Amino acid sequence: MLTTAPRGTKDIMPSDVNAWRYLEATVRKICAQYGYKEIRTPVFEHTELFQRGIGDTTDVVEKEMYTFTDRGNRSITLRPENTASAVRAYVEHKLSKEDTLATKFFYIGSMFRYDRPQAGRLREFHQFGVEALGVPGPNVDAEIILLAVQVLKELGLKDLKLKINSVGCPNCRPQHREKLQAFFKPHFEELCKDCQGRFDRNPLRLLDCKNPHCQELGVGAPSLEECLCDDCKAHFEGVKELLTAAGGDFEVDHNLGRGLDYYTKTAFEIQYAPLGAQSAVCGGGRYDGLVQEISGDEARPGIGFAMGMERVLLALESQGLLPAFDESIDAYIVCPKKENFTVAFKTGIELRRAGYKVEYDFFGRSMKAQMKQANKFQAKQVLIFGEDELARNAVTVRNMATSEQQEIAIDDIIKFFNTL
RNA sequence: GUGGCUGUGGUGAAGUGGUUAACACGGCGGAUUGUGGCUCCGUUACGCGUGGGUUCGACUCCCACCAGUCACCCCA
Repeated sequence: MLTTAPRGTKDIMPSDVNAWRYLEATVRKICAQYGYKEIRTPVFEHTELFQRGIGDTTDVVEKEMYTFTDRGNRSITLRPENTASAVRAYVEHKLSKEDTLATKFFYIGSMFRYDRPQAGRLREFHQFGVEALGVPGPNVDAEIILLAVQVLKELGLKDLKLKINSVGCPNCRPQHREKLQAFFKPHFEELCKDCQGRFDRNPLRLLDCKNPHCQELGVGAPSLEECLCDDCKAHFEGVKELLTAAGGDFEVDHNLGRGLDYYTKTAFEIQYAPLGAQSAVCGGGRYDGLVQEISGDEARPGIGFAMGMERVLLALESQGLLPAFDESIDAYIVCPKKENFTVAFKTGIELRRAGYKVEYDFFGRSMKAQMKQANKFQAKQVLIFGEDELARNAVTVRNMATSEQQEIAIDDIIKFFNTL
């Protein structure tokens, strides 16, 4: 075990890092365009924050959190998501008081959930997400959804499915809940085990059970849509209108639910079907009650989403959408005779100080081996510190693409590179 | 957390209850003296996820564990 990373974790090796940086750069660029500022919150928080924020009875809180007691006897939890932290920071730093504009955050970081690992589902995974606090209207909803879509489109992903729904608010959801329970009650015994558990906890979930019999039973069930209050209805219409106007391609799915308690009104999810069971690449929604839940003070509306970076990367990889990354170096130093290494080394360091990417052989291998290395490094130029040239205070510079060689005085090497 | 499948070197993999564990890629070395990419040659697992068991004998059979993976669940 000493030599194995813990279950559900993954090293991001140097060969993977370019893809990550590419994804992060794309995210940062688009967030800048949309006016979202980066926030970095702690990787762990007081357990209570998540219990209150996400909801005590959710799966995430009930069975997936990494919770421990620290040496000061505090109950601490590795964040399973970042919305609660962002909201906590928003409250703690009193941004609602000084920021009359909307507060718009984005974040990139590790999240932790104790789940059974699978491709696209790790115990430590990375999310990019955004949060917009303080805006009640449907315009931010649309903005945020379009931001998510744009990130994925910019990366080149096709065949994405954007699903939206309204999960109602504290005014109308309870009514729907009651109607649902009344509808399913006569058939309670017929429901699958999972659904029997959902019956009390989250009856909305009864509607998207994959068990065929449950689906049959669900036919004709009261939809949340028809129970929405006027405010929620108008809000949802507003979101749809703006999305349509902006050319957003979406599908209304009345059975789309969210597993975290804080969601209200708009809920959405972007799926990439080829990922199989872990096809949800992005999910989010409005959480108008969360700020108050956490602050115990004033209410502030909010909305956000999170995107699973591993999942996006899997999708990009499977579609061959990762760009080619330039790993070439400017110069490789070949030194056939060990006695001359000091000059070669010194020149190499000077070139690096001048800003060039330079490599050389650490092991005193044969010249042929060093040339092979130069090739593997994709060196543009090779500097050969041969005896003959050195006698003239010069080196041979070989252009690896054209195989042309010329002799350059050592003192002029940097000048020479500056002209390339 | 539930069920299924899988686990051979750096990588992709072939393989059988019983001598020295194919092959390919990669790595390293070499093919006349100081020169890469192509070609050719050599070399590269005292080991078959870990630990038990069955057996005269297991990498091949059984069990447990660990890990990966698929589906469920959940979610990003």
